[in-house]
Amino acid sequence: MKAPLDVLLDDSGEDPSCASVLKVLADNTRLAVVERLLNGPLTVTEINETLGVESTLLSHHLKALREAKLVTRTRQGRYSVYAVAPELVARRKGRSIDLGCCRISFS
Amino acid sequence: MKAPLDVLLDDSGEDPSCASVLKVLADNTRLAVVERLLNGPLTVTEINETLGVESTLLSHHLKALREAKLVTRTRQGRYSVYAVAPELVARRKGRSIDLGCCRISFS
DNA sequence: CGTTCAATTGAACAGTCATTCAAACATGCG
DNA sequence: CGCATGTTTGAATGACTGTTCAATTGAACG
Repeated sequence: MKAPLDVLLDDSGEDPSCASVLKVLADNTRLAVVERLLNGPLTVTEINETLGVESTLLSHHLKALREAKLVTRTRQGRYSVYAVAPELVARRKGRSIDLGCCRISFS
Repeated sequence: MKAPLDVLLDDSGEDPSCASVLKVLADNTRLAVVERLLNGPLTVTEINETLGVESTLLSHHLKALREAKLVTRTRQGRYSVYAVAPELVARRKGRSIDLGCCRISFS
């Protein structure tokens, strides 16, 4: 059976459910990462300066966010730079992301 | 240890995290329930007319939504009437709920 | 009262998740 | 090259979740 958090990784072309995307966001660490990235791209180390979790754990969470297409990764030298996926950034309002099924705005 | 979905049930007076509320919402059935309730209060049977899940399963999901204070229940005769928690209904915009930590708008 | 309808509860199970550990990879520099 | 830094991966584990089943509650009605 398919794990919910893997939904966006499959190649079946299915439309991922709103709930499956929310599931990825519904985690304290991952939510904190996304909120920080709303202020601009950051390296893993920079993200962790304000989070302070085991770097290997953060990497797992970043992978989940990547697979859900919520963030993008670009490599720069030995650093990985993460950013909120550009197609999700809602226009006009600064701190909100558009998931298609729904939009989430942060205060 | 405390289960995340029970966070809002505790009596410790802790501020429930945004992620813990999102976790309750991050389920296809529960999300569908909330979306239907955004059009107005419904009985359990009415909710299930458009969902078609085992009534006992729906009851479990409704309990989770209640414990997260996302919906309210009022008993009318032998029916239970559910509604989106009034304090969550964002003013102005019709189909959106304000979780405090963030606001979710449906299309 | 006994029955029916509407909804809830608790226990149990299988599947999924977050976290940890050990190991590996990639890049830059001496 | 060899080493340090930054990041990722895979396996393992314990906890949590969604679902099902059997049993129960509460209210209306004959």
